[in-house]
Amino acid sequence: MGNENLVFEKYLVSKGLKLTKPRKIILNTVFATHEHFNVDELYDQIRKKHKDVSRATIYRTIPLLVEAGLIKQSLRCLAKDHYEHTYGHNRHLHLICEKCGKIIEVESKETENILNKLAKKHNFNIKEFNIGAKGICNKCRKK
Amino acid sequence: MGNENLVFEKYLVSKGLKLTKPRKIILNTVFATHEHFNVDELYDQIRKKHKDVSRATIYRTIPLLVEAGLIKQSLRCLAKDHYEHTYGHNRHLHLICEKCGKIIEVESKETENILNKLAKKHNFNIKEFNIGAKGICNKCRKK
DNA sequence: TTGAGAATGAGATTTATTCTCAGAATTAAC
DNA sequence: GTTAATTCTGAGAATAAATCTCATTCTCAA
Ligand SMILES: [Mn+2]
Ligand SMILES: [Mn+2]
Ligand SMILES: [Zn+2]
Ligand SMILES: [Zn+2]
Repeated sequence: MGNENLVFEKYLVSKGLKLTKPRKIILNTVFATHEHFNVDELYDQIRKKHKDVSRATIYRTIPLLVEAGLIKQSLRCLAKDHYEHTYGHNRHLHLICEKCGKIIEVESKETENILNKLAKKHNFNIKEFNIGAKGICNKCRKK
Repeated sequence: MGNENLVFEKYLVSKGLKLTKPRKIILNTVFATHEHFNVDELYDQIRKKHKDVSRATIYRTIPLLVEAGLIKQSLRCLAKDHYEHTYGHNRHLHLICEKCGKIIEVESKETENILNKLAKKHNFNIKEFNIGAKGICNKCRKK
């Protein structure tokens, strides 16, 4: 159990925004699992318990969670933006199977170090990495 | 002047598809510059000379160019998919400024080697790299 | 308790991308 | 060159993720 609630509240206060019931529900549902998610999945999950949270509010809350450093935009699949935790999760890269959609997550300080070095050379200040590759997974190659 | 025409024709023939006038126009316009592009920009560019090529055909041709190994989906900006050449261009990663949208392209065999190593460990067969970072560029930091 | 501002749900709107379909173009065989 | 089988095309309709509008409700500091 992290204190994403505290982080979020701090962020909201710092921006003069209010900690409302829908925002709490959204935050808690987002952090109830550790999977990548999209708005539709999140909406369905929330709706199981709370019939009164709208899609609009979810769409409005996600940028706040991003700004607060709790989640980030991750992959885009089937024409939908997907998100994942940054708070409480180590950075990692994604190997995505083009056949079955499987996602392998791998940590690699090494790639980050190299990117940092390259960025330095170009006077570029990295805020967020986005590293990955598409290809074919083990199982799909065997078939 | 590369022979992207030859590559494309070969691909089309191999798939039992036809080398039509609109497809030639689209291919040539795509390879008339070396910049990233989106469908709207490409459409406008084509329309300057050819009033009879439709958006639908552009949308239908792009996947063929991708499959033929001539271009790849690159970044997504302002809710639009962007593309870039793979044929005739070295692989590179992108440093994207969050403030001004500037894109710095950097080659790095090193990151690719590491990714290949990691992929091998996971029995994953990489078809395409996707490496980059978001942050703040030189100019925007100074302001 | 109250008031000013922020936030909400519902549904309309936007807009990139995909789909439909009737007519046109391509290609290989004759 | 004709033909025929098939693929392609443009135009516009359709789809759907994401954003916006607005009247009403909520939040919270005072
Ligand atoms: Mn992940
Ligand atoms: Mn590029
Ligand atoms: Zn797979
Ligand atoms: Zn910049």
